[in-house]
Amino acid sequence: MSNGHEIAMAIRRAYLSMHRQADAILAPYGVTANQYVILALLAERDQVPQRDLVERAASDPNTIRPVLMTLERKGLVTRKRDPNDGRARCVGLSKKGRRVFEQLQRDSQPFRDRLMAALDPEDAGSFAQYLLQVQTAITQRSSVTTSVTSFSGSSSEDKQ
Amino acid sequence: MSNGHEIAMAIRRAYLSMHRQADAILAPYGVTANQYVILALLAERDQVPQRDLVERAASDPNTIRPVLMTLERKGLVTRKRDPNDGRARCVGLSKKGRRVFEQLQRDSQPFRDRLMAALDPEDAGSFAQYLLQVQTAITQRSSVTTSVTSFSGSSSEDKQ
DNA sequence: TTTCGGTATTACGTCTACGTACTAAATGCA
DNA sequence: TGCATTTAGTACGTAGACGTAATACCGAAA
Repeated sequence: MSNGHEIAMAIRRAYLSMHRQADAILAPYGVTANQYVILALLAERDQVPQRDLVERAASDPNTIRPVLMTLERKGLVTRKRDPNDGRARCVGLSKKGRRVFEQLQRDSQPFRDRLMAALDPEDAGSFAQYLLQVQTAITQRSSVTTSVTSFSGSSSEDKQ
Repeated sequence: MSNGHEIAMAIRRAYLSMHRQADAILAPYGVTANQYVILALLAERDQVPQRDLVERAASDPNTIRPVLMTLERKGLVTRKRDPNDGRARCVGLSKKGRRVFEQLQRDSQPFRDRLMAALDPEDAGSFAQYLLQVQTAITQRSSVTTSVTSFSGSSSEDKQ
């Protein structure tokens, strides 16, 4: 009984629960889960444009920017201008940023261990693969533009 | 190479992509993905307290409330007081709400079909099962309360 | 080189997501 | 019965997520 709706709801519940828990674990350090994600991406590869982080996080420029600005204000991240491209930023981890991230990573390891404990080790790979396939399949551009009526209005008809 | 971090990131990317796409598909109807989720839960079982929706969505009372108020303003949802419990609300779908949900459900079916097409049908069940196990494992209450120093401040040390 | 489409970022507004704190009602139990 | 504890919902504040639109800049074609 796993139709599309059930799968979607399961992804949603898993993500929300995970995100909430991660936020709680990181809160004592004054860092949010989203900020941690950005730090992790930068620790993996930095001196990149914001666009690169947007892609790697499957996120959005408008979401990434304020997070980066917060991290910059905390002194964890640098956002230099790219000398080779006047439009772009060159985002990097500061020394402090790297040090902080490494501690966060250490201290949050039990969290990831708990996550992994929920999975059969030999299935973790295909589980991740499925998640990627879902992401890819869903991200397809649908060009169907049927005209519909919006329900946004607070019409008074049909009270019950 | 699927460690805890990779799994977490994969869940995150899948969810964000899915949510964004769902929002785009529902936007012409003036309904958000979150609102759709609530409508779907109510279509499945309504005349329930808000708490019930919070649990079924693995969400939070503070998140559910404004969504319900928006849906109520649109005339899709009713929030009567529970006569048997002065604290509780009794949330239900209005006739219009049910009708609207049924149309949204129909028109968004291609979206869920695309999602399912990414999965081997015989693995969909275990995929959903894994998502649930992740959610359950992660939701455990951790009682470790180590004292840590917050990095929140914008200290000027360690500039790079 | 000039123009023009594509690109990186930013500005702004709306809708979550959720912690903390508070109220009031319900409930357990002495 | 009387009060402490739990529970449903709410108020408020911060941080995200993302659409739309604007700006500056890049690169390629004419």
